[in-house]
Amino acid sequence: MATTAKESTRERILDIALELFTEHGYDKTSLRDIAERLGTTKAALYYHFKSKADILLELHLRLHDIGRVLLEELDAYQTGVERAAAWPTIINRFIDEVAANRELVALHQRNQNALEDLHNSERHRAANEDMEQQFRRLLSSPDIPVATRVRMACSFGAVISGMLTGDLFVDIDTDELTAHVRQAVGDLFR
Amino acid sequence: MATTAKESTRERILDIALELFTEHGYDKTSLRDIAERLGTTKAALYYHFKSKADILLELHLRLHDIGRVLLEELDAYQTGVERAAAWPTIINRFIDEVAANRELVALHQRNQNALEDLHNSERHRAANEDMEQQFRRLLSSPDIPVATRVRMACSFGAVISGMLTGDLFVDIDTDELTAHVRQAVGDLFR
DNA sequence: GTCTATATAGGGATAGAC
DNA sequence: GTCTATCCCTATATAGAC
Repeated sequence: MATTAKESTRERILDIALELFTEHGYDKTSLRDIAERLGTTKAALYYHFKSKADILLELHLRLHDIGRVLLEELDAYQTGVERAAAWPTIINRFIDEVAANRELVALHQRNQNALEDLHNSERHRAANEDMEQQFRRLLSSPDIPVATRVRMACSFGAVISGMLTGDLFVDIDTDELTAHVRQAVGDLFR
Repeated sequence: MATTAKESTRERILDIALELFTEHGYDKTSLRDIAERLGTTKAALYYHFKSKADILLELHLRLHDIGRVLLEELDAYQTGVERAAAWPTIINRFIDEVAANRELVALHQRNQNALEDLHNSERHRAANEDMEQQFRRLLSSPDIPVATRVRMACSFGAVISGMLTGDLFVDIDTDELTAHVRQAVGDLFR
């Protein structure tokens, strides 16, 4: 977040990629596109990243960092029941993160299949396997009522849909939108 | 839906494409992949469709048909307030449609950027412009409280997320899942 | 309606100079 | 750290025979 005045080239590449990948999609964004916007050439990118997928991976890991923090917090609780009880709190934190990282979330929403290929990357597997499996286990916990688990799944989409459709609510700012989403999602758990 | 015993080649191509586009993504699915699965060659596809994008367009229009029906129903009401009041009912119908067309919905969820390119297609513009604008207008109606509009947006994502994460709830079938989602989403409007 | 063969283009990636 | 030049591959799409 701390955008230093003197930003490293690597950082600038990531910023540009985030923008282009989000707007035009990962597959339709060529390295040439990124290089052009950066004011350099394709080959230069290869000094900083070993492949196109590597750029995407780096961006993906940013979201990983966010998710990991939340899941760790959830992991502090032992039983599924306790975790389900903590969920509303976690979701609230999640809402804040989405608000603070809208473009990053949008990138993930619109490039799901491109992101899936990263699963075969070694570097990603390590970071991911825990997290994803942990998440799956949570949603399949037999000691949480199905109704509750379904609501957990729903809340996820509700947050993203509510926060990212924000362009339509021209009349309100992010803070207000966040508050509304928080309230709406809160009602899913009562 | 009516899968006739003697299915036209065109229909089979669409079915295969739906499957491959959904699983591997539109961009990473080549016409060769489709042709192979069909037991024929690339060139043969061009007899039935004028381009790859045209195949995607055809699939997209199937979802259009569903959306149009729902929006028309909503359009029967005059004011934003009345429409907001009718929303829960519409959403319930939407849930049924998602349940009945899971793969089609998944296709759209995972290929958002590919689908965006269709907006430049003539054939699509006509069918789409009405619908999309109508939808945008609904979510920006000044006579509907913002809180309600945000909830409408949230409900959308909640349905999709709830219904499509269904693979995780191995212990319940579609009907039960549908019922739970219906209840959860219903709570967004009280 | 389906084939073979081919045109054409664009993308990712590498080599090697500077 | 960045450039030029180039390799190589795969993809869409078309032409024209059967």
